[in-house]
Amino acid sequence: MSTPPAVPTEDPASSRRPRSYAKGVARRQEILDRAIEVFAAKGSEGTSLRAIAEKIGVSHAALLHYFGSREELLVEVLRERERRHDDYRTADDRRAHDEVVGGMVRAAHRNVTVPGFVSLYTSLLAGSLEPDREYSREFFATRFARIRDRLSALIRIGQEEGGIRADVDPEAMAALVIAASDGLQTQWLLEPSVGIERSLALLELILEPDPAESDKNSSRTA
Amino acid sequence: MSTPPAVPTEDPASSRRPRSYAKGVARRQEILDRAIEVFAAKGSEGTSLRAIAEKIGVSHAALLHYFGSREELLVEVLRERERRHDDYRTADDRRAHDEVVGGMVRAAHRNVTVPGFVSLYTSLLAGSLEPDREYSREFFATRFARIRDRLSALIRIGQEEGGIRADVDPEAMAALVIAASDGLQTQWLLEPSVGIERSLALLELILEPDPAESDKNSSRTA
DNA sequence: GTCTATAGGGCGATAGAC
DNA sequence: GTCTATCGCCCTATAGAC
Repeated sequence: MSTPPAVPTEDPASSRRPRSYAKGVARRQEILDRAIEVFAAKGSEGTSLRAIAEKIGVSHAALLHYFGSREELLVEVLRERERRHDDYRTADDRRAHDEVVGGMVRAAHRNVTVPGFVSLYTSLLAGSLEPDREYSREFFATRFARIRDRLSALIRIGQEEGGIRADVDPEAMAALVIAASDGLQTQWLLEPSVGIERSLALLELILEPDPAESDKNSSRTA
Repeated sequence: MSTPPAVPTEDPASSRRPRSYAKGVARRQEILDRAIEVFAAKGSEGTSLRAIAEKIGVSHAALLHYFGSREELLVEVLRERERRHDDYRTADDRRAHDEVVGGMVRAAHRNVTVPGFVSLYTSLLAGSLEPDREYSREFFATRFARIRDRLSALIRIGQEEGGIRADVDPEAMAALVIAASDGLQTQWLLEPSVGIERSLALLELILEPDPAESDKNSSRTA
């Protein structure tokens, strides 16, 4: 799995900086890219700061120069990967019913090809629940809130268009879809015969508008 | 991984052992009880072997005498707690539709009162996905398989009795219910406004038999 | 600004004294 | 059966070389 050359273009304020600032940013990105490769292959445990540094070819102190702590490095790896694959950014509002569960199915499909990331994600999420893990807790809390917001918005659109059952609480359904996706991937890691997609597909039965209740909406796309 | 000289509790061959075996078992149980109290209050991180030992009032080496490793101690804490609350053992087959989701709701209700256990569970589960975690991986794999079996059996009963929609795959639904329960508790820990029960209740919509399709269904499970 | 070298304190695990 | 002592590893912090 190769990675395109690191060309960070996000900080406009750097134009006022002296020089050789870009190099630091590039180096940081380079380390991030290599770290992603490492985690894709292995999980997160057994991957001490020293072990990661060794595989990347730098000292463990160098890693801490760019990332304040091991926790922060791991979070940034997750954040970067998420930036590359945003499954709901391209969601088509016209097909809200399919997109709600479809986005999760696509994400699960991709994750199944790199068990290391599922493991990293699960491990970091669990750790974020403990005290003194402000950085990762903030990341996950924000991430969950963001995805819940997008999903519930998508659900509301579907309800207005009549493609989604109207009496379903969008917030509750959003949380459920995320929970199911996370939980199924964990079960799948322990028992690969668990069909992630098959179980997720059941969630669509919740969304289907009940024909008997279509006194409120009557437009339905087959 | 070396095998400790410690005496396993469930080995029938131990009848040949000299004596003073019962006391060891009693002491082990005593330590387990104290450990459960400790974990109910706090999570699993920050609870090093030394910290647990100090709170219980023994040396950390004593803990390792009764439990081969930290991993094993934590698993036994979970196992013991589960032994005390088995939510599907008492399931009433006559009300299969309600019991499927109901059991999870009851478990979630109880867990919400002791966040430390949810945290311990999540942390240990995440760790079990890593290499060299044979003991906890075996525990979770067995646990998930057992609950899936019970749930799917309950679902089949409900389908035969007509209380549960017939075209739902029992195995896939069982995995989904467990996944949702686990995932929702995690989200709830990060954002208490997430309504676990409200989201779980949506799963019941999947089970509801569709009156319009009742006559379309002709094949039954053998 | 970038990175190396080094040190401190905590961890799980083990060995051997009592 | 339980303890003290100790080992090797870990994360983190920091001083200072380039």
